[in-house]
Amino acid sequence: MNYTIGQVAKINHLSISQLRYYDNQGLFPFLKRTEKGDRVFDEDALKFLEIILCLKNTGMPIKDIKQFVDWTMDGDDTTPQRLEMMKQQEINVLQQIRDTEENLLKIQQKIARLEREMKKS
Amino acid sequence: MNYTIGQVAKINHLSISQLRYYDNQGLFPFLKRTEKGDRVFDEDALKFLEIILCLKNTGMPIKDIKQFVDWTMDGDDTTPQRLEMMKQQEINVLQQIRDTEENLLKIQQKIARLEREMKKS
DNA sequence: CCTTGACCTCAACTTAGGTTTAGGTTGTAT
DNA sequence: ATACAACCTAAACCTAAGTTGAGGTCAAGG
Repeated sequence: MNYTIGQVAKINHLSISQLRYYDNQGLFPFLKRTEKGDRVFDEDALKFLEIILCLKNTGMPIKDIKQFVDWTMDGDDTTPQRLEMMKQQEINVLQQIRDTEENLLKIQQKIARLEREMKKS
Repeated sequence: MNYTIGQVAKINHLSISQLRYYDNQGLFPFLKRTEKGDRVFDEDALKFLEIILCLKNTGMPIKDIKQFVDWTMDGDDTTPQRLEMMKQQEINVLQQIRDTEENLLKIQQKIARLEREMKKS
């Protein structure tokens, strides 16, 4: 199954310009075009997009994602680099989760304090 | 105990210019100054800073943090608004954690795939 | 035929969140 | 006395990540 940029945007809750921007940044080197010039996303492209969004949504800058994409295009020689990168990202994400949980606790304590404050009046 | 901007920066792993920037954005309306003009953070200021950083680090934009700060300065009348805001932020943060955990899983699957790839060679 | 909708490019613009620079004051150590 | 460190302001500058606008192509429907 093939998808237009508009369909991909809807599926992934992105804007069309965001997708074009990513393409211009070199994140979709695999993308095909119709004769007319329209971008065509196939199933593989959607799968690849998923991992790219995953990296982006865990805070990886586009530059670094591009490095990952470039390595992927370079083939199996770069598997060690990509593995290393993903392991580092795993560590980052685990830390993110711990930090966020700590902040959640503080917010919940603030809520408790504000609720006591409300009852006093 | 009182602290200079440099000490506060070190304690919270921020840059001095970041703290001055936040002050200029109106996040520290309570801040005192020496006669010379230097900012002075007391224990209360540090506590307040902690909740501000907590909101910032869970993705709240500075504009919204400023709203929270303004309400705090307006006194007890605004407790309901602040409570509402913190409850919404709690919801956001819970969702963030869930999303991040989902992304973590995808990254771990990618790691597993890359490791299988490595062994093949 | 002609208009509407979905796509295209390229360049300019925007926004958030800072950082940097230039020029200045003050307090302490040599 | 002078030099150094730590603070100050205001304004200019910077970067990342997009968005917007002008101008254009194509296919389908009325």
